Amino acid sequence: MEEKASSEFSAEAIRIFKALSDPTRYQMVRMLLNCNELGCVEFEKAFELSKPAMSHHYRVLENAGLLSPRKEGVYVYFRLDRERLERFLPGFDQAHL
Amino acid sequence: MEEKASSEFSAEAIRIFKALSDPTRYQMVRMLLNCNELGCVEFEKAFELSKPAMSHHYRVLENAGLLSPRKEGVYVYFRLDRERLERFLPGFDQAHL
DNA sequence: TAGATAGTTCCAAAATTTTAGAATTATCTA
DNA sequence: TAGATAATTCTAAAATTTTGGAACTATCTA
Repeated sequence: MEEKASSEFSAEAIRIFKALSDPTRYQMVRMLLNCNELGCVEFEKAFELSKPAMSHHYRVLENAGLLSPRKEGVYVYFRLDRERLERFLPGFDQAHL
Repeated sequence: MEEKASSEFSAEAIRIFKALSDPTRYQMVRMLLNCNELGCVEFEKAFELSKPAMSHHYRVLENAGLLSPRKEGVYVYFRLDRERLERFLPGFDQAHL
């Protein structure tokens, strides 16, 4: 098992908390728990935000290491890093909501 | 077991994530994991922030339901709601950091 | 190749959060 | 009761985050 410096872990945890402290991003992650992957088109349909705003949220979640993008032609799809989510927030996927 | 509406649970979770997304507050909670309770005096010693700033952080953590205050004369001490922490962030107390 | 569409980047405005000085409240003690 | 100290509240400034229009890049297709 990889070890990691304490403060480094904290910084990662804080970045994850910050990522999930926004209602839009929180909901995005929740949506991804129910399926394998989701595309920008679906996210943009779910939230009434501009493309640049959505793009910003993708990046925050990516920087937190929670989402990874897959390009398919002109479309982008996102997948949840469930292992990482489970490592930092065990049980988050089961939370009744 | 008390049931709670989905969106209500989300709102609570988001408030907790927001509370822990600030380095000072994150560290405050971490400190409280190691002891029964801590006073403002100790917190003010640990962080180089003004009293009003610290007071603000106490309130955010209280509003998230993570801290509860105990007054003893002119001093205030805070205690962690470990049960609540465990409910929303299971394993947070064991995270190696 | 030209046109259309998906998504990002750049930029600045709006909104929110963090911070601290000043004033206030509450409690202890001499 | 007067003075001292702990903490909160009020207020406004500083910093950060969220948002969207405009311009740009990349890819598909007619």
